[in-house]
Amino acid sequence: MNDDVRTINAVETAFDIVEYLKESDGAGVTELATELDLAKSTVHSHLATLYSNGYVTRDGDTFHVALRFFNLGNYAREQSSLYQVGRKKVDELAEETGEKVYILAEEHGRGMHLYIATGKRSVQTYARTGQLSYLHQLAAGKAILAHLPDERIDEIIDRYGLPARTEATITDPDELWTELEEIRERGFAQNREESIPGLHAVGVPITDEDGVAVGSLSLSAPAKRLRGERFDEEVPRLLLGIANEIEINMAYV
Amino acid sequence: MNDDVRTINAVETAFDIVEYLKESDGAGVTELATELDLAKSTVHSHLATLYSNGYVTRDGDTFHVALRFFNLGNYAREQSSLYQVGRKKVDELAEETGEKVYILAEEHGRGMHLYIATGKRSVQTYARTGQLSYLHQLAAGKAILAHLPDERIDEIIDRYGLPARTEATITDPDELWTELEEIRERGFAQNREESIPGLHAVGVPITDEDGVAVGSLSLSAPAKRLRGERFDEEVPRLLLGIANEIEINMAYV
DNA sequence: CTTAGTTGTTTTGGAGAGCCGAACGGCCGC
DNA sequence: GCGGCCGTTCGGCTCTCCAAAACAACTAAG
Repeated sequence: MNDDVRTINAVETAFDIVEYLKESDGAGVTELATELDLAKSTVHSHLATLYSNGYVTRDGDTFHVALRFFNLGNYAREQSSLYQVGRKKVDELAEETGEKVYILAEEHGRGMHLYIATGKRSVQTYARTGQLSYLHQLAAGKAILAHLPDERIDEIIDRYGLPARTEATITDPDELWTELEEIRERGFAQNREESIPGLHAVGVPITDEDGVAVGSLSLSAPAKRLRGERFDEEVPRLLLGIANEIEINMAYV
Repeated sequence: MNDDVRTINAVETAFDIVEYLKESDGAGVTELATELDLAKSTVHSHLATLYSNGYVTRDGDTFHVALRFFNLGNYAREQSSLYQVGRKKVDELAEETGEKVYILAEEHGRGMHLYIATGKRSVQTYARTGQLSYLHQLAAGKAILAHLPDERIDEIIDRYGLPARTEATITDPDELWTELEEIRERGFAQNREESIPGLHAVGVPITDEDGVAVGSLSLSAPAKRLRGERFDEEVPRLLLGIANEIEINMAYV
């Protein structure tokens, strides 16, 4: 599929509207028209279409993303073998370590938090199920990036750039490449306050039969609890073992 | 918003494609074109649009619903105050009774399983989070129907009909109306194997300040365990109490 | 190696539809 | 009652989405 095939404008507009409704927690016709630079009547027909098909709801003059999307979204998650297989393992791991453990799936060059298990000691982070993140900002994301073909890595950097989230976030492509090299060599990725101040994390890739990453497994904890040998050896070894189990199980789904 | 306003064809086609991909667990261009009665080139451009925006993925020649929808869908769920407030209560109730307890939300005349908590003794039903069901087939659904304005009930029956799921499903409008009258009087609904053979359920409405249902709370169990006084009084009283707590909490969100 | 039958992809042109702009009607608050 | 919001409606120009057919790539059969 070529990149410059003709796409359908009306469909993109419709999704732009839905995404804007999500970002703004609901909006009206006029706001949408000015923000998305469309005629009010255009927005109106789009909303009428989305409404009559059940994809948006309205509350007075503001429109919202409808639960109908949850129907589609939950289906997509349950279809994924990564979720089917990984969920149980992640629960066990969170129970065992007491920390926050999660699965990230790669899709279109970004990372989606497929499932999050919180252990007894885990801190309140703002990671949420269903969240879409940039890969370079996360241990789990870097673990994925390192196990993608080189040309895809370039593509992803080109497409999304390397936006910062904390002062420690890697924003330089060359720096990222050397980091990815290291990750390939030792087999796991680390995150040192690159996405949340005070938080460390370890991420390991989950790959298909060709060694290409389809997702990753990750554990995060306060920097003071995840350091030294536990950070560099213990937790990585634990995660690598589980990731391997997941890979094996996925092959037989 | 009038029913005969102009809707945008291309947008409806795009969603038809996505819904078909869901129903069929993935499909190719030709299959979509024949099933949806469209030209192959039309399907192709739609898929190209959806793909380049990240709403479908492809695996060889078959296209699938992408996780991107999970991002939107999970957002929609977490926005809902019914979910925010009800989740904890439902967990507690499932723990306490050992049975399966769930929250149903009403949207566009159908019921969406917002959250399901399974107790220790609960049976494996095929109810899943995110599932879209007909209201008349469920205790939770009938509880909602009974607490909607009469004209909306007529609308819903007109729009979706009363499809059967078991031999006990109510398929006659008059019968449904008398049942709804009873539910209004006693305040709760019962399901006697109307959706799954061998399964009983109790459902109570969750209403807004005007007494109109926005969702419902429900408990299901094997018919042999949910009968007699427990079915007719104990469980209904328990659910009504919790539903009331949820309503009060929702008013302050 | 050829052939027949799959796929998905690309290309055309024209009809039809989406988009815009402007006018409308309802609602609230100054 | 009047201005300034809101969403809704309508007519029409223009752009674009749709359809049909030819194309390319791949598989299976002989």
